[in-house]
Amino acid sequence: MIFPLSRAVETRSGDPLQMQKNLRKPTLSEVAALAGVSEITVSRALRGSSMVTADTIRKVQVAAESLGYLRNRLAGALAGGPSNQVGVILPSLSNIVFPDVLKGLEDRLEHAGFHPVLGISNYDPEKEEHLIRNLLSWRPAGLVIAATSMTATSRGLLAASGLPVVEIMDIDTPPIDMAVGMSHRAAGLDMARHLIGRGYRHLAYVGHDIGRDNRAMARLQGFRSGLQEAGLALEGQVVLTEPSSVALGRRGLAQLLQANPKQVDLVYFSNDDMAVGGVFHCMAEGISIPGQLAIAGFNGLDLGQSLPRRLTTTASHRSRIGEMAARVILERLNGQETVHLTDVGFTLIAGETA
Amino acid sequence: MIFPLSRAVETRSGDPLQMQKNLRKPTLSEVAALAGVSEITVSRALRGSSMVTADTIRKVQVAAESLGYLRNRLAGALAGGPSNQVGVILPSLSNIVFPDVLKGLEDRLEHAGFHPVLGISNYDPEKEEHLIRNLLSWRPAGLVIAATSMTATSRGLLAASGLPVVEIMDIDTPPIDMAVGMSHRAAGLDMARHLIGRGYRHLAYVGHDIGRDNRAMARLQGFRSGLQEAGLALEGQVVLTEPSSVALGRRGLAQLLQANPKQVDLVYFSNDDMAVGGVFHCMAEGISIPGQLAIAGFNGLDLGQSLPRRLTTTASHRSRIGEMAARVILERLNGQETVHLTDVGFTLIAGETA
DNA sequence: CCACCGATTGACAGCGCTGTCATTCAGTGA
DNA sequence: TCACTGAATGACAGCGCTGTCAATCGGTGG
Repeated sequence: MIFPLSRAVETRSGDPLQMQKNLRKPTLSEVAALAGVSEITVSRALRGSSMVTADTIRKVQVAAESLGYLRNRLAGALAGGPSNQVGVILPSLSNIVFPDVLKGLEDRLEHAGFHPVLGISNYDPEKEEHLIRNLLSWRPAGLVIAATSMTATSRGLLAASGLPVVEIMDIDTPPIDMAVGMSHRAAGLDMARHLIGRGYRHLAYVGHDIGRDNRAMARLQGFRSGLQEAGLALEGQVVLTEPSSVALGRRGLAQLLQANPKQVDLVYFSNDDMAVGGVFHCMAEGISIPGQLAIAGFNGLDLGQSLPRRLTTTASHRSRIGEMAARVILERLNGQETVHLTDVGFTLIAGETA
Repeated sequence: MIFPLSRAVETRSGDPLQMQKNLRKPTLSEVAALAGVSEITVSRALRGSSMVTADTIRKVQVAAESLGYLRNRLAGALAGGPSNQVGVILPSLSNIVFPDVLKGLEDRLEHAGFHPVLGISNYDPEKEEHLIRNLLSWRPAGLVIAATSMTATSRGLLAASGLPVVEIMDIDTPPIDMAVGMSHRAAGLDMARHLIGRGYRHLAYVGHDIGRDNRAMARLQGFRSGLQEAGLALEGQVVLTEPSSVALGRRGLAQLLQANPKQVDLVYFSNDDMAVGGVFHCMAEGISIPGQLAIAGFNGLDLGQSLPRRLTTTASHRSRIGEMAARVILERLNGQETVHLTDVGFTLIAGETA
């Protein structure tokens, strides 16, 4: 364990000078007075309304500039103007998956002048409900949620909000409003079929906290169905109740091989981080991949594709999910017809580890 | 390249029913009428004011519940109540570093009932300025920014805002208001000294887009100073103008070794992702680590510590930075005395790759 | 019995902006 | 010449809430 040191280098007291500045922010009416027009004209000019003369716009801009005027969106949104905030609830930020989604989402939102307001649920339905309530109380323009298993109240809140609501990541359950994602069940099934087609017959699974991550659970179910189709069953399984990580995957494989020596010829991991951990374990123990043991993951991370042998995995289109989520929200806000269910699909990567 | 497929499974038009619901959200006064008290009493009861009878609170809660009342923070904040939003500007989400920071930040903010409002600058000062203006216009309670090189206007906006502003990640330049981070220069210097102490004399560097990531730049400068102290200089250098990734590190090392065959005995990478790429390159090419070539990185990611041989690197305390940033903001908001500069330090990890 | 007190509750104004109507005014065709 | 038109601007009210001060009221000590 590594402990950080925190050191206070310099201190000061609660600066009254800055507080003062805070008190007197110029308002629309001050800009209006300076520009010699009415408040509403300033409002329109600054928002780029088409019914203000170029001349007036210039005057207003000069006045606003010279006063250091900064629009107050709080007042604007309250007065009936549009909000440009979008609530975003994610279960975690501990691996790159949700940041990827968030990146795609932020990118598209930003282009349209919107901002994500973030909440992390930690896979906790109670906290999720709490976050929904909180974010909704800011009257956002929409909500994006990578839900864990939502409470009835959560669903009710979202349905009653009347806002565009996008449930992201998986499309295996019918959405309240809209959904963007992929079928994790299908991804697991697809991988099972692929591996069986490659000749593997003694398959095992190493997973992370599956009780909370129901998408990993869905993949496992799909994988099992695939085995069943071929008259097979999992010959070993290690599920550790911790968040996924490379270290956990390494530990998990060690544990699996200790319990099931020899007979296993392939291990399906709950995701790429875990799988890379498995690869590292093999490297450290001199187990040849895929000769002695084959390995497959899920996500298609850069990491796995940069291994000495490219990881066999399923690419999920994460930033695409974020982008599409932003897109359907923006479409809805524009009054356009929107898609209820968007399947961004997945792509099997036949790498060199299985 | 892998292309996603997007498929519209179901469509519908811009639901007028939901719009309706949206129109009639119950307000304070409706709750007040139902509970038989005044608006302000409802307001106080719902906010947990101490000067409302337990009895009244119960009445109000029942009324609010039965109407499905949802507080409007927009109105509250406009009327002078506190905002619980904190603007957060980060340069990127493409590796785990900033998500780690964000995680620590969100966690602490959430405990205090605050939400981060996010903006990604993409290391672009113009966009950063734009984001500052936008986020400020929502009158947040504070702002956290992992700045790239800020424009004068950006600095002016922040200074004039009168808000608690925390510049995070590095403390190498004096902050506008508060800073939380570490000295990247010192980290580079520290690593150079460590490696020289271990006997390495022919050192090279492989880095990513250093023109934009000025923290990586600071580490390199520190590293160079360390070499200079010992009468040494970099014997090779590859800097690729792309965002860092495992794949890029792998490519970068290949390029370096092609240009400088043999003589180099250690490569310092701009971060762990890059360094792991370097390790993978060596594995693939049969170069022994650290015998033929030693490798060092920066960040102390789980990934590097799970390699067959633990990566030699410097652990940055990322989630700690987020936590401390939240902390100083909350302290300031509580009117407490705050620390101007918080150094969370770093920890050299003497791994097995150098 | 009365001025006084602390604990509750309420009336009121206004936060800063925008939607919804007027209003103004130069130009237009009959 | 005159009603009429469209473009530009403005007056007004109010979004939903909270800070500030005032009012109420049962209890208290002198």
